[in-house]
Amino acid sequence: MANLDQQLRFAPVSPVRAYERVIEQIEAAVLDGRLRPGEHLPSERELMVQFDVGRSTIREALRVLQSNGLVRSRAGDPRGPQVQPMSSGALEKSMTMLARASALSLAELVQFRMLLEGSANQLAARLRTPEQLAEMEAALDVMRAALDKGFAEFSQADVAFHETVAKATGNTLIQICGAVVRDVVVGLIEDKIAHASDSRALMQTSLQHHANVLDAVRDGDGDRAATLARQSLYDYYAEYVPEDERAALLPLLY
Amino acid sequence: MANLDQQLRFAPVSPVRAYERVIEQIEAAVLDGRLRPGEHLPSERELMVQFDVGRSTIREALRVLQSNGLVRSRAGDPRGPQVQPMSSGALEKSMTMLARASALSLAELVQFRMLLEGSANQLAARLRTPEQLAEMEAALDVMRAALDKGFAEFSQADVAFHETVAKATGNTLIQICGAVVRDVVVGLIEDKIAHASDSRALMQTSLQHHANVLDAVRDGDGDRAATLARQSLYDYYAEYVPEDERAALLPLLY
DNA sequence: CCGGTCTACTGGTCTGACCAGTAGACTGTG
DNA sequence: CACAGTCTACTGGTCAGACCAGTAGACCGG
Repeated sequence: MANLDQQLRFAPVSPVRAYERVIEQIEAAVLDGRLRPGEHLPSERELMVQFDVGRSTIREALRVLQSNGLVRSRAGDPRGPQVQPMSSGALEKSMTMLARASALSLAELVQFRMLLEGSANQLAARLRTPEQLAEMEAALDVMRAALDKGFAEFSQADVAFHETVAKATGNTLIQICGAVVRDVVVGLIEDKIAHASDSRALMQTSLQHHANVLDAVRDGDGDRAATLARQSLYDYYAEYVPEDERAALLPLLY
Repeated sequence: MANLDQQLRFAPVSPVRAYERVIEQIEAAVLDGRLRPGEHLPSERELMVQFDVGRSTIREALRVLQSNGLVRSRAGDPRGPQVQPMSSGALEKSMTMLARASALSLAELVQFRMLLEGSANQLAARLRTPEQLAEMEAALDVMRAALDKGFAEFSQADVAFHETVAKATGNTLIQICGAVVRDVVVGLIEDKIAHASDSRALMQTSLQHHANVLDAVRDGDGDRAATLARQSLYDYYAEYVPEDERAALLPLLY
């Protein structure tokens, strides 16, 4: 009996549905590069012959693949469903869902963003090319110009600046994850800041912080850039994080 | 004309499919808490009456919701599709897809992992509970014991150790992203290390590095833990990263 | 060269059918 | 009374066939 409990445990068995095996095959073909973005799958009626299943099975598989961003169907297109370029849309959607269902706290999101942006600036400070530095300067100028155009414009310019930094790291994952968590956080907070009475003062402060970070990046001082970036995020978002969760953010500051 | 170019741009219009509106409604009900995890939706045949659409439409909607982890259908269950507890499964899946599909170089993956694990250890050093520290000690013991059981066992114990650290940060995103990128990197490298002539020496070194990191965590020294963790990853993986890309990893070390 | 029309497809949706699986009520038995 | 088996009324998974609206590309007339 001890034998059974320790070694011979069985896992619950679940039937493999037909549409799942269709998904598997198409997914594999896309991931292996046998199907490249832009290319087209055969039409549903053709697929149902190849897979030897009914059309509804094919359609259910395509719906799932579509919801995962791998494929897109356009009614009437004689070329069939199109393989989509890799995108972080699905990632962003599921993260937003988790955040909305409060399975992800704002504290976690901000903490993760501090971590990412901090390291991104650290890398950017050391790896940036002169052209990339110029782009960052330009992005900061746009932010400065947006000061008088309202919060929405400013926030957009803010995001653009961070994206420029992320790009300068040369790391795709940093860019993608950064963009996703940035969008989610901004989406959660935006309203509150926009309606703050002193939103202009907040923008002013934020602008100064970004300028300081950029200075560090210009000097190639990675550690300073990272620290300033994290501090800047903390100052910007801390008040929206419940007090008892704020402690978790501090270890990233000093 | 300038007017048209700057202001009056129209966005492409896309028809809203019936199944999409079904998804919207159910999704909203789940996110608003009107449908709680564990509860059941009406049967497909009942839903098709309520939404006034055909069953195939209902099914396509349910397939998407199921693929997003919101709902699960079991054939034959008279209670209908069940609302699932919130899970990060979908996030993890889309993340893995991106990591696998987007032609990421090993350098990028290792860099991202250095970044994540570094910060994870930094946070863990400051936020860990005594129980979590004990878990890490235990995980290290398992690694030590696995030294003689071959590389596969050791690698598994290695991963388990990192997972313990990630858990101690208390941050879901760190855990998920860490797990994903860890799996991808390990999957890419495993073979090469396993067949290395001096694989035992590598394991020995790795074990020592982990012990050092754990010392720093035990001392609550976040910066040291982070630095050691990053250095350890670098030493472990650098030789598999093409030389000309290795430079991108250095800014994270000092 | 270009706006229309035509055509042969496409995907989106509905209907109706069959099967295998499941829960819960029912049954007969000890 | 407890309980293994059976029954029943559903469920979801799958298929076949139909219809409509939408699209690309060929074709046509100016």
